[in-house]
Amino acid sequence: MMVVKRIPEICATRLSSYLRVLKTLGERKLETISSEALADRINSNPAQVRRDLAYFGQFGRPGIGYNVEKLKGAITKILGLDKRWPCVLVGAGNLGSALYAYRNFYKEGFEIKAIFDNDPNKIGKAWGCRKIEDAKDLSTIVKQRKIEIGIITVPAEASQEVADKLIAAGVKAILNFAPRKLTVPQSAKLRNVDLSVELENLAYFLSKPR
Amino acid sequence: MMVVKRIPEICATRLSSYLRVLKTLGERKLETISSEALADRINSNPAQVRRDLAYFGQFGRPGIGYNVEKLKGAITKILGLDKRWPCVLVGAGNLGSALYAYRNFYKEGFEIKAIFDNDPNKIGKAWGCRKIEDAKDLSTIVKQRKIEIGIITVPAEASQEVADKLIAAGVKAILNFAPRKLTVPQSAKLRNVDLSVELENLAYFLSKPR
DNA sequence: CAATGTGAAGCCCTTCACAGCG
DNA sequence: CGCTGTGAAGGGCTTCACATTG
Repeated sequence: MMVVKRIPEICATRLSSYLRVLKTLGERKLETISSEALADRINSNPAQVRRDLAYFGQFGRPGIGYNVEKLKGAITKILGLDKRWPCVLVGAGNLGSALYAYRNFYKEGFEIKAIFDNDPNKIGKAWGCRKIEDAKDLSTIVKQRKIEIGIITVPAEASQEVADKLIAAGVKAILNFAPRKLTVPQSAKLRNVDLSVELENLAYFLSKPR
Repeated sequence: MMVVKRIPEICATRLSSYLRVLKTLGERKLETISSEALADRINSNPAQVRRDLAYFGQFGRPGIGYNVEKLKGAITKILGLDKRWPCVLVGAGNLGSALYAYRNFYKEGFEIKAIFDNDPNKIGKAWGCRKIEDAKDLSTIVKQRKIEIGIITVPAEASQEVADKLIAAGVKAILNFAPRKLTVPQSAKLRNVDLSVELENLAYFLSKPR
């Protein structure tokens, strides 16, 4: 029987960082990289790097290190970045606009295939070549365009309702920027980016007696 | 001799969430709240809540729970939110603009006292009643306005240089949105918000064999 | 009797340390 | 001899469980 070791949640986050390092490395013609060199670049340590990679297979060679190209390919596959992901943005405010304009998302395979709002003044307006659509059509359109990832940038009050609609429409993963704890089914993945909490954390640090 | 228990880093993050719950509670006239009720609101558990609060003192009463107003005040103080924090925004792009417009920051005590960019086309332009200033004046202005918190929304390539300038100007805490691991002195606090990593995490979840 | 505060246990992630491979 | 992969140790956060309090 195959024993599956539980993989820490954080591990995927670090894989993203490793991948980014490997990508910026491409310019210099390094053939291989050691766990130590990789660790240095992201303020981690070699044991952590080796452990993280070992969860997914044996990518290195003792005495040599990791082949950069091979490792890049492996992590890309592990993270599911060898395909493009259709996303939907709900909430056409300032933050939504900034995210929509963020070119890196597109480069990394995330494509915003629909933008929704419920404000009549916004519906119909175009952002680049994409029109803001009416939130009441969310379900139909999300299904039609086979969208799998939802990004919520609406005010806190509306966020749970939006999440419910996204889930009902078949979205399985949500990135929530609204400052409220959302409830989603076990089967779905939810990540929160809470800007106030981030700033408050800095304030806490600065206030701590030291 | 006083024994100081080490307080988990994450704890402050949860305190922020507790505080937010308590604030939204104000409307109903609840006098007290139990650790269980508080936990339910943020998808945590009562033991965690009690432990978190106990790090900082005894705020509850056995058999009764926590007095809402008293607890609100206590957490506000612990997090250092009983004063206003002068902040600086470096990078007047889309994301910077969205953050600047985010009214909640101001409400919670974070005031953006300066906006910098190095693009001649942006310098001098006004966002609301504040002008974008030349990044080369950063040091002088940050010191003058006694700014303690820096928010970095420049492209990755420029981010480390900006961080260095902020630190040199006396900033002690940085919120970094650039997709690069920054290096700052031990004495300073750095938090990263990495939007690509967040999305990649969702992709990883969706790709996992299950 | 309800609910806190807290030792102690449990659990999970990180780090050590080394066998083994190239 | 350098460096990976990994069993085992370590460490820190979470959860249990209960004495204690109002």
